[in-house]
Amino acid sequence: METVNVYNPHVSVDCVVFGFDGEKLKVLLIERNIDEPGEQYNDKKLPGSIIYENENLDEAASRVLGELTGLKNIYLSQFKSFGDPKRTSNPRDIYWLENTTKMKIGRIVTVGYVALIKINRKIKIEEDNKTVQWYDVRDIDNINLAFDHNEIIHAALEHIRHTLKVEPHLMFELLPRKFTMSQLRILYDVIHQTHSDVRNFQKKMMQLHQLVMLDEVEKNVPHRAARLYKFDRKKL
Amino acid sequence: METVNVYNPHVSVDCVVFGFDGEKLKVLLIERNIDEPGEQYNDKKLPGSIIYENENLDEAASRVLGELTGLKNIYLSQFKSFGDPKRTSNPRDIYWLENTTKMKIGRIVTVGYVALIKINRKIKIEEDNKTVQWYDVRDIDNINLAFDHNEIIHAALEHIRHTLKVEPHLMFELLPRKFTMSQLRILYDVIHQTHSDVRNFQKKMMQLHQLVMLDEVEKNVPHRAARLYKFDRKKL
DNA sequence: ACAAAAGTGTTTGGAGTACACCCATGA
DNA sequence: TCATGGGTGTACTCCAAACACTTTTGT
Repeated sequence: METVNVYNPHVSVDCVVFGFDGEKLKVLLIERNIDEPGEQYNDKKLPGSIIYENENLDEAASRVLGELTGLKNIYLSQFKSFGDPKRTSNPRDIYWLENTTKMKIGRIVTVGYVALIKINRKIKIEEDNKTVQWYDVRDIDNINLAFDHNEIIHAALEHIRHTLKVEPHLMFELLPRKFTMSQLRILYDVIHQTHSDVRNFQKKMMQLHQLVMLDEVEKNVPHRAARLYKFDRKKL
Repeated sequence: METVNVYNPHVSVDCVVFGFDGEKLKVLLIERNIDEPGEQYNDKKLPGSIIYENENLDEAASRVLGELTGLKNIYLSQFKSFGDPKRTSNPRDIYWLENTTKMKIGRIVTVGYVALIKINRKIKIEEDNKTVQWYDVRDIDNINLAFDHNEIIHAALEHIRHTLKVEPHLMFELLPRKFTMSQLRILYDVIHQTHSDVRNFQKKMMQLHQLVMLDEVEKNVPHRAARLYKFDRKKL
């Protein structure tokens, strides 16, 4: 039994997918190529899609992420909707949308989601043969982005800064299964734009009672190897 | 120069308007009457509207609030969007929508806003001759509500509980210009479902450095009159 | 042996919490 | 004079922040 998926061309979801490479906080962007008279125009966009008539918003965001990465069970959370009429007024964006969806497009309100993923998971990292790449969040103001995606990313950043402050265990969504205390601290500092004291940070994290110290150390480092920890979500 | 306002029947805003009467946290609901064969059906709904094609989401929410209360400069904040396809599947809701808007209605995604208002401001409190009334938030589960407005109110409550914890100065949006420390404490406790210690609460609030003690006391109380305070948003 | 990062405790100040009695006012 | 809430201080605990030296390992 098949059901046909009909698009609703008035509402979309966009996912701001965050990853952490051990040093920098990164966002996934998809290359967009538009054939224009005489030349090709290239920029980047967030992974997103207009919704299907028969799916809810969370399902749409989850679908977008699944199609992009092949992954399930990713942390995904709605954070804000963007509905300025002008956000879909750029002729280039309209042209691209109508070409891609084969539908007449007017105004689109988009619902923003943030996703947190482990950057080391080898994700499919392609979508319709378009290049998908990680970009340092500190560079996004210098990247040419479609629609209001620049504004969306900034709002997403603010949102996760706040959320990860209140729920620090969500940081573990961004780290490999086994990680060192330094990795965790660097991640924390990158997100909150701080410089944590090593000793105080260790104490604070251990007080969460969600970290398990492993009998294992990192490998292939040109200095003393650091102990590895894992996250135990059962505790608390 | 007039511009015609055209509706976009795919996206709406709904406002969860909170007020505080000195004892209880309240929400504004509008009576909804639907003529059905043989009888009239009555329930309540949140103030809301489908958006105009030429306004953004904040403007739509602000318009709804202006039309309802006649007030400007109300604290208003987007908190979550609701887009389950089933939310607009109840035939009664569809019937009412199509009658009200004179448009063919399919699926509507709604963007939720919370507003905080001073309940003593004599608001217009009528909309198209429909009764608008304050309801104790603790009673909402016993009230018949349109669409998914019950779910929206619950999400709004959770949202302001969190927000007022992080930004306690927003409580002053719910209080009269001059208020007693007890009023503030009761409000705090109603929102956070706590029982604060009187002395500790006083200290905590004064540490915000945003309260000015006035040379004035409350009137017409059958016991010792309490000192009045005002909020000074300049500080900090 | 040296370079690089890991690992580890103590002290101090501020905030949160617990707790009880007298005061002012109107009825 | 009584009932009702208003107003006030101290002691304890816990968390956050500041701060420096020794250890391990690879080159």
